[in-house]
Amino acid sequence: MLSKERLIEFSDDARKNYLDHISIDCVVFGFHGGQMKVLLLKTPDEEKWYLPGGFVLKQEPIDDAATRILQERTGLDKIFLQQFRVFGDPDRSKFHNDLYRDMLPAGENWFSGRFLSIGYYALVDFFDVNPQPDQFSELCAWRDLDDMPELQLDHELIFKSALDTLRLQLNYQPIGYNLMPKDFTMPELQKLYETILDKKLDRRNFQRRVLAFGILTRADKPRKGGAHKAPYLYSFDLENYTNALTEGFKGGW
Amino acid sequence: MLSKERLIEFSDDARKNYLDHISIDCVVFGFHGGQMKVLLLKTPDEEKWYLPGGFVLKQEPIDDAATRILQERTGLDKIFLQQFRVFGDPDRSKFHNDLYRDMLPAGENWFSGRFLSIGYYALVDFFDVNPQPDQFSELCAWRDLDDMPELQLDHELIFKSALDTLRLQLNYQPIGYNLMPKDFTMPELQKLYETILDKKLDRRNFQRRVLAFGILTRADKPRKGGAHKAPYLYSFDLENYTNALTEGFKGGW
DNA sequence: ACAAAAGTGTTTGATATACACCCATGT
DNA sequence: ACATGGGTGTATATCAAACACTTTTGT
Repeated sequence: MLSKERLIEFSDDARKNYLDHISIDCVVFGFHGGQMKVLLLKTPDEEKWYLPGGFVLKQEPIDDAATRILQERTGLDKIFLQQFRVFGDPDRSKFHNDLYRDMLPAGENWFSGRFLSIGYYALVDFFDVNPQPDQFSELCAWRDLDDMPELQLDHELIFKSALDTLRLQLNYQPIGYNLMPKDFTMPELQKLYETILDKKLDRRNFQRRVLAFGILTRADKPRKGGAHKAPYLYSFDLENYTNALTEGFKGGW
Repeated sequence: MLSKERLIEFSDDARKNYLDHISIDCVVFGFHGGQMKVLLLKTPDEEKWYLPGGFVLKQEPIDDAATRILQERTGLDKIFLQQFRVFGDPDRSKFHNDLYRDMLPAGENWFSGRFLSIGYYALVDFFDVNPQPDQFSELCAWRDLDDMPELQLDHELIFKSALDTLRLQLNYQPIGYNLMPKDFTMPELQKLYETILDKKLDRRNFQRRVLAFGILTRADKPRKGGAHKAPYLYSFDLENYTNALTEGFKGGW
């Protein structure tokens, strides 16, 4: 929650620069330590969590806006982003409206009234991200998919909707390039799929199938140093990968 | 194109009732005579075609807005509608802006500036539709999918995007209930699939597959009167159909 | 030497594809 | 009787699922 002064300041600024009544909310997925993670923000003091989001500059394409917003939160400049749905329930802005109603007359408060939010989901490499809080938050941090706090506004819905979309995507698109480090082992990749799907997969069948996509190249040398048999390293064949992205493939897990 | 008077009138009205800078565009698919059809509007005089669309009332959920808009164009009150993408290129509104720039100062013209458009696609029963032009058009009519006129604005893109989405949907959802009449024959249903996919399918395999979905019931009596062997009539088992809609199924054509 | 992780292969069942024959009806 | 559209069945290839054994490596 902003102070009255900050709210006035922000409102003036926003009115000049942003499209009214439009916001963007992003569900940023990362993967680390065998866990799927989501990037969240927390308000100062209170334990109120929400999704990274922002607004659209008056002359900015919406995809650019989403990219810019996530740049600010993560430091990344190449982000795999996918628009997945608009959230346009008139009640969804109730939170902001209640919050600031007594502080500033609606005419002066840029947050007053109704906001439509465009939902994006992003897949990013956990290690490349340098989480930065925004002006409304004190903390920007990864949270495990299976240890999510309650989210403000309709962000719970937006998050679930993003996850559903991601699971669906998995059926007809390659996914992983944006989530995995450059080199990775087959069990690591499998873990990613298992986490997204929340389901165990057969090691051998997984390998056969994912190799059949033709989007992986195996390195000559296996990874050293593990406590057991050295696994092979793989990396994505970017040409085939992007090809598969546009072409799509059947499938179904 | 509106006259200056109509534009002023509309602008005043719109400012009162609609969300600013947001529009909805709908791609309405119908099926008749073995042809996939799209519902289009034509401006008076000029041969300018565009998609049915409209705006969102200030307190209206966006899905309701899309439903209302299509009610006005088709007379239908139960419509299968699916939001599929937001079109938010800042240049997409250039058309309107150029059109009315000299007629009215931007401050008075509600169409001035940038519009985001939420794309919906709809599947409707051809025979139930009673096409009604809107206030900007003189004609509302079905056009064959393979005989589409050039569309205004970015409606070409919106249309293509809707068609792509529909083709994708076909892979994991039942489609047809909203497009076919209550009773239909297997060859008729096959024609629908072939039209959507723009691809010939094997008669026998199609039948086996679509029956395996378990969403069809065969009537006892075949249709009479045809010039050849009487085909069986089928209808959708609504319970299983809606079930499959939410559950989804694998597939791939 | 053994436990734990990772590599690889085979068998079986299901599903997709391709294809051919029979039946009903109007002319 | 025949042309046309429509119903049905079967053989084959392809793919998914289930499952077991061997290799490597650190302790």
